[in-house]
Amino acid sequence: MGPPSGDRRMYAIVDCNSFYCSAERVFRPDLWHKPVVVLSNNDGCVISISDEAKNRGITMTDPFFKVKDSLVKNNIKAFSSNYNLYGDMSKRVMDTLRHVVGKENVEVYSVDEAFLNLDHIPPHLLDNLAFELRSTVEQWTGVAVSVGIAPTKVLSKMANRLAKKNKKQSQCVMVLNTPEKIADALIKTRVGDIWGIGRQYAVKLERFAIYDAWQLSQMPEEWMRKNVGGVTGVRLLKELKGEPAIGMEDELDEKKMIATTRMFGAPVKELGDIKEAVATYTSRAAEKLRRQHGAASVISVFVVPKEDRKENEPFRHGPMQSLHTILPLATAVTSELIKPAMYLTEQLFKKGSFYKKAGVMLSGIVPDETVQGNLFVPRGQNNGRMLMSMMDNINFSMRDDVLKFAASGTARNWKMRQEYRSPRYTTRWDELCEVK
DNA sequence: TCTGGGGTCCTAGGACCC
DNA sequence: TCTGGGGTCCTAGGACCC
Repeated sequence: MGPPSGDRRMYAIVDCNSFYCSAERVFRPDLWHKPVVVLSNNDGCVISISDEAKNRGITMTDPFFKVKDSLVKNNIKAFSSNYNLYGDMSKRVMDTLRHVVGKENVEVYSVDEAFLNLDHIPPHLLDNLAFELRSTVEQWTGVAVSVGIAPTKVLSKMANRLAKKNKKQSQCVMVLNTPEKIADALIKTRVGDIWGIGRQYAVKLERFAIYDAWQLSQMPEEWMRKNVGGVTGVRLLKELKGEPAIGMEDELDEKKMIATTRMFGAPVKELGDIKEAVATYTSRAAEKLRRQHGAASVISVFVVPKEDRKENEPFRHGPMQSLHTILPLATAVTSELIKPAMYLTEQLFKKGSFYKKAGVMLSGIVPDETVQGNLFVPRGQNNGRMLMSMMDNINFSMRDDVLKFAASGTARNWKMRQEYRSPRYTTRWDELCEVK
């Protein structure tokens, strides 16, 4: 059910340009306008590239070891990812957006993107607002952004993408506020570039000879329901036609599932090492859980064995092996979660195998204060709570795992590589930017 | 040698109940 | 010879997103 006629909707999406690279360069004037890339955890592959690096032929998700030589040759600076820095820069960007349009009109969508509700902005002011958003964020935070504005979220993403594609001409801003502009944008967008159409559906649509967003927008609703993911496809169709079907989300950061997973620095074959890693991930997941005042009633552990690869086969992740336990009582106490996690790890482990990755998932999450009593568990088992919040506070302020459970170990043979990490300028006093 | 991590939503189908 | 129908709940898996 769309809004009644006469009711006008308008959404913006504000998206940081090459966010991780931009964040790295804010405190490094010597790298402004220079080619830069940021690597994933474990320095595995390239996950953010500046325009200058893109122009030298580097692409997203290139494995680092394959492009290392080319980076050196082209004088491209590589950083390991530094999530403390990105989290802090993200907060500054979001706070700026809240200041400009009011905090009730901002929905943080990811670390580097936010949807804005612009229903209340008079149509003739939309262009000005778009430029104001861009320049205010840039002045206050040093991060460049692109702005797309349109009557639906899907169309605003489309506008943003087109603005980014041609930055010189668009000045990183595109407003789709007439049927003509919308039609033009639809024609210029290939199906695979639509927000909500991934690889699988793109292939399928092209087999039906549907190549661009305009063609897709002309399909009947029932066809979409049958072929493009049921109700999801129907919503997408409406959005393409300019009828809002995806509204602003309330900002509750209560996750239904919390996961902590990592690749190992190198394949691991000792049960002890894997248990240390799983214990560490469990502690981390439990911290996230407590931060949202939740308690988990299901814990699952998974491992991914290192696969034998045949020459010339395209890379793929091996199948993951997982087991879960339903806890007798939902908990957020690390030690109560580590115990079943250790047991599950032992069950999964096969002697002689090499593993390259492990992870922990917490689900069945309920609010901590409504944890129901269980007749079969003795009372007074909540004694871990105080200790937990103390550990969280210390760990938060120090930003490194100063306090750990013994199970997490100290050897850390499994720890990931991070050879190129920048200092944590904004969150650690001893790594503040030096001004000469 | 070496290819990230953390989420959400939806659907189909099985188990189970009356 | 004949072998129901409808509802709910749960889980696995597929698709997507950044």
